[in-house]
Amino acid sequence: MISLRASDHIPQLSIDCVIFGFSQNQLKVLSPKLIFKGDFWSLPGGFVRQDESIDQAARRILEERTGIKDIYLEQFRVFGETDRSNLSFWDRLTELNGEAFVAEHFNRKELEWITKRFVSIGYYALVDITKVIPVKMEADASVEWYDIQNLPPMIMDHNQIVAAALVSLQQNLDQKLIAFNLLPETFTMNEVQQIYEVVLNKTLLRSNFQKKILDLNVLERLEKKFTGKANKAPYLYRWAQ
Amino acid sequence: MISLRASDHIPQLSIDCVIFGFSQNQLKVLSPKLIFKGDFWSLPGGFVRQDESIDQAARRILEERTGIKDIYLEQFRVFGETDRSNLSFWDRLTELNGEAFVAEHFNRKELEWITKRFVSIGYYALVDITKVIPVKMEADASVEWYDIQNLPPMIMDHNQIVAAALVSLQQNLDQKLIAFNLLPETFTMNEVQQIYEVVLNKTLLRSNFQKKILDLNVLERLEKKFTGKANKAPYLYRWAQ
DNA sequence: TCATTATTGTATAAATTATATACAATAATT
DNA sequence: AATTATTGTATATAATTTATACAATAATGA
Repeated sequence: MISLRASDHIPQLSIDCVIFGFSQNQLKVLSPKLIFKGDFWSLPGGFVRQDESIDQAARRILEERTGIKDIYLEQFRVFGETDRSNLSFWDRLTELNGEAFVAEHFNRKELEWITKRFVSIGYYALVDITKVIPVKMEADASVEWYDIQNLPPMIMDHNQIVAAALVSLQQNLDQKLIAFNLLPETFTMNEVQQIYEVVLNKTLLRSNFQKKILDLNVLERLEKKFTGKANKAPYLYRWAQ
Repeated sequence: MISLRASDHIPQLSIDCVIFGFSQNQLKVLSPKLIFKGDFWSLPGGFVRQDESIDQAARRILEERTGIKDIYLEQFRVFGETDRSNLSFWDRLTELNGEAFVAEHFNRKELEWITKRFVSIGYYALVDITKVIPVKMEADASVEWYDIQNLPPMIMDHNQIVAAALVSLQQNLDQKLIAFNLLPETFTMNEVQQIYEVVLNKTLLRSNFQKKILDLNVLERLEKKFTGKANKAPYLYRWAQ
């Protein structure tokens, strides 16, 4: 029997998290896939307990999924269309896996609770991908990073939620100086620029970018990074607030 | 008996609307006051019916309060702290008006529904204040415009919600070109500048402001406005999209 | 050892945008 | 017809953004 954790939660209200990571010059999104037949990908999500705030709920969900406690988190939009229920998802799941299978694995009352219309609060998180060890939940076959340009088809409106999160990230990137949350403790200027370029989807002039970031006075310059390459080694930097 | 319209709505989810208007060189916010003893001001709000989207719910609430159908609307934040309930408001109301009075005017089941913890979606609206005829609901003693700098103390966290709405408005004003929603069909450049100044809380140079707005190419210049004053008459403009 | 190469850090020039100042045009009023 | 307050626009100055240039560096290999 798989628990959906329905009791003692606010009904018809959910949280969906777009967890952004950065590696190999690509923006990545974490997405679990269910064990059942049918290739069901989704966003990490959950419900709000009566005794926790919505921000706490988002942090709990993120910690469950990534093992990281202090995560950069931003609430970016609520999704509240009338047809936002996962009823059609459950129908498809039942169709592919059999009614007996579903009846065997899920509590009927919880199924009723979870197939109602849900209003979902969208959060996005920025994580240092090297620190994340993706955690599979009870019903997950896998939890993997996908290029944002190459996401699998997800259930409900989850692909649209990712698109909206990206727009919000683009708007906040410069103003809130949050790019550094996607990087390890120390990093090179080139890595920062790569994030800006992949998030904003445009190339930037290296010389001007470096000047702009340094002029912000938010980074501390450390020792040079050994690259082994036949050229000048770049400095390492650290967020200095 | 006063209806709280609880049934057939999503439980523990509410909508609060910050309705902005502009007059006498001041940014105004619409706030109803309850008929009961105790000076209870609040934001116009309501609940989400099972058969309407959250945006539709916000529009319904706005139309109920202002009589206007096509309103500029922006969802800006969700308020979801654990202690967000109006239990203390009801306690105070009962204290001041008597238990018998409350028992007489409110259905016990509805009271139970409405005093739970609520997660509230904050919307702000921009209206042409001259078009609004504020509508009193069943339990309202008044519905009036208050200077945003001089708001009455409101129930729960409603004053904070207004503050958050203003921050969001400030961020969006230039980017989304929404100031014109606060003005009548036709307006002078000076009126636009007054809105910018009062929203951004800083003075702007008239000459540069006029150039900037005209260079956007979003306004149509109409005839001159008769002012009767002993100086050059300003042009009237209209949003030209 | 010392050109060669790719990349980094920074300086400077050019273009664009923002801010400040100036001034003629206008619609009453005296 | 001179005066006044305000409007519309032009121009000068300052600041910022964008483009280009170049020396410094860390290997590589003749």
